[in-house]
Amino acid sequence: MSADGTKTRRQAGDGQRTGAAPPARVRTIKEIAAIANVSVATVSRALQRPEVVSEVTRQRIQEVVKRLGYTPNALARNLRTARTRLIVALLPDIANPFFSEVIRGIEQVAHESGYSVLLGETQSSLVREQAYADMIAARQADGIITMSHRVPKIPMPGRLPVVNACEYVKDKQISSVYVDNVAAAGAAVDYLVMLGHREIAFIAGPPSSPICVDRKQGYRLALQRAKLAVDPALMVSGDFSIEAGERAVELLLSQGQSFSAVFCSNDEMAIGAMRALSSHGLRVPEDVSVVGFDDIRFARYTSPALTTIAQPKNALGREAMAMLIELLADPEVPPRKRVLSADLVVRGSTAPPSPRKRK
Amino acid sequence: MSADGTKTRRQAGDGQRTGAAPPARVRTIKEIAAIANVSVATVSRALQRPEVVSEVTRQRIQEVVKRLGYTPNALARNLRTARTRLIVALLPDIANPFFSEVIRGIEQVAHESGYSVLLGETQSSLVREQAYADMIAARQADGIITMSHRVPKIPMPGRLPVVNACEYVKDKQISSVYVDNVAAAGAAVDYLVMLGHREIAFIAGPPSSPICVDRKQGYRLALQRAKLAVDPALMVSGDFSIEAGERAVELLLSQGQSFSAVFCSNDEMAIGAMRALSSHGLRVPEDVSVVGFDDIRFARYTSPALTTIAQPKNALGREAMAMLIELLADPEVPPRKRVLSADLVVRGSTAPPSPRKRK
DNA sequence: CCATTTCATGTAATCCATTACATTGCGCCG
DNA sequence: CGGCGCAATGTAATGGATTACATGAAATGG
Repeated sequence: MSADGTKTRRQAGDGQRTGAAPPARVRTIKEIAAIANVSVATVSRALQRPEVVSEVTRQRIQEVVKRLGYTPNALARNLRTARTRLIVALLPDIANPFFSEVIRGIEQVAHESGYSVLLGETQSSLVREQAYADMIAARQADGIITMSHRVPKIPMPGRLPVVNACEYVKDKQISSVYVDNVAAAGAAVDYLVMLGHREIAFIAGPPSSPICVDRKQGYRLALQRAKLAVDPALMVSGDFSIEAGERAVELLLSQGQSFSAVFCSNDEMAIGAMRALSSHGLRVPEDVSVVGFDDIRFARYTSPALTTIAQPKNALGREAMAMLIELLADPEVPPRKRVLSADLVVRGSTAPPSPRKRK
Repeated sequence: MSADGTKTRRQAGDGQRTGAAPPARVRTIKEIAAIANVSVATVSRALQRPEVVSEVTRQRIQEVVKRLGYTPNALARNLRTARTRLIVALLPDIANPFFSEVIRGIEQVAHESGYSVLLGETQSSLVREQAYADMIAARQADGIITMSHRVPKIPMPGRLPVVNACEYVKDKQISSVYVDNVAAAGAAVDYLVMLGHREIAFIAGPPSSPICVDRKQGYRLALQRAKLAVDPALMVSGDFSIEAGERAVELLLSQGQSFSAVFCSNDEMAIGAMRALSSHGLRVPEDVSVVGFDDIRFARYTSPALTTIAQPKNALGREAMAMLIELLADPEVPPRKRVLSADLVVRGSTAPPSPRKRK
């Protein structure tokens, strides 16, 4: 048996469908051990910690592994070792380009530490969030980074292996990374005020999300700083979609509200807002200035290019993953809320209000 | 022991960090069995096929399960049953909004059949593709839908549980769903010809991708149908990014090429192209018409709105997942290449060429 | 009333790898 | 030369579920 040649006869791809399935099978460590004439322990060691196996044995085993195309069954290994080196990143909507760069940051750090990232799109649905979160309890993944404002319930004792990114929850036990939304929104509105705007509309995000509440608060505070009235009629809510931005502006216009600037809680709503404005014959920025939030990739390519708040997307992702890795390594590390800063990027969609009142 | 009360004292959340970890542990089926006073087999049955367990026993078990917050260890289960009900969707770039809707289609069908979808972003990197593909060989997932033109090598006998979506490979053994790119690209160019354009530039995608070759071929054939010369100087390659579209147009303009229309292999390059054109003082569509491919969500919101080829994104995803499920259920089903059709959507970025020659 | 199903449940094998502990052989030291 | 330590390997327990098969009790039938 050990006298077999070095040539391998390949059976794969014999497209024949003659009733019986081809005899090729998935290999187990046992078979490798038998063929390499060692015990399963030695095979396992040769693969896991090659340095403890003698040179000659290791080579023999590796040759067999390669020849038979053996891949260890990760389920068995993970069951035994109780770690998967997999983390799940939950995001509400992969269509939202804001998350792309956050994900990229997550993956960079994950990769550096030997973790793989699996993405779960939740569509903000509780059941989907829960389904992915259950993968933790079921031990299919080691941890979760969630980009929503809900922390899924994981039936698990002690500290949950969960980190919140871009959002945050009240729960002090959950570590989060996010930006100072109050300050960032304030900066956007301060800028509009500085340009001379006095009637600034606001398109808010879903009120269930703390960061949206913060952005609204930042807007309010900035108005107060400028001694401007906070007019509830100029505040409309949307769901972060382009269409919501359009609808919001439609609503303001149909109500005959007067405003020379609109601050939107994200870039997509800003794009919708610009669209609605121009379809009503209002020019941006000459008639109405528009400011977004996030600085998604397309923000640079709208016409005019969008003035917006740039979130440190990559850093948010990197930091979130770093925190999660830290937490997985030591469940005792105290939770923390890390706040990054977000800066205003001025592009073409903002200008001083035109002297002649529109309409 | 069985006389314990029904009240549960919750220990979770006692934020104290007094040295020792809290005693709460993860439960196993054994503990549940012991507490419910049955064998592990009965617990397993009560959870898997409740109908074979007597009413009273089932209720007792369920009560214990609930009270202790027991979640079966999926690793153990999957190891035993050799299925995970997880599939991995590989996509080159989650920042590309084209894929979002495809994913959505995949998830819809997956969900209907009890599968969960995990997303793997590959950045078109072979090693990342391979890393995710290895999850199949390692039994961490049941199958893969890949949206690239490469089929990862999976060391596995017989038919690979892989379906190709939006792209296709030569390998006859791999099922694919995609659109007729030759016809779709042809339709776009036919339309430009019909408008009266005679000098139509083309921005190609990466030549390594079969669908890009097809789109270029569709462009060529349409020109030939119209008895127009195929001018290699009007064909530029890009990598699907907005920036690539900009660079392509910059290149054409810097070479002094004359063209009244540009057909781009995807919408993002079309957005870049429009941007570059207008930054050179050329108006779209008055001076140059632009056509994209994909019909991503933002295509409707560029100004002017982008004329493009609409791929049936949701259907591509649904069909791909349906094929994969079929394949997982029966590895003997013959592979097939399913071709859907893609239709031209006319918006504002196209118009007849202006009578006076530009420049 | 005994034999035969049927139902509910238990026992133990199994999935496949990791790893603690045991064993073997060898070189080195006193 | 006996004993010790070390290196290389083997044996077997282990992780947590599923499930084939066995068992016992109750129901059914003749």
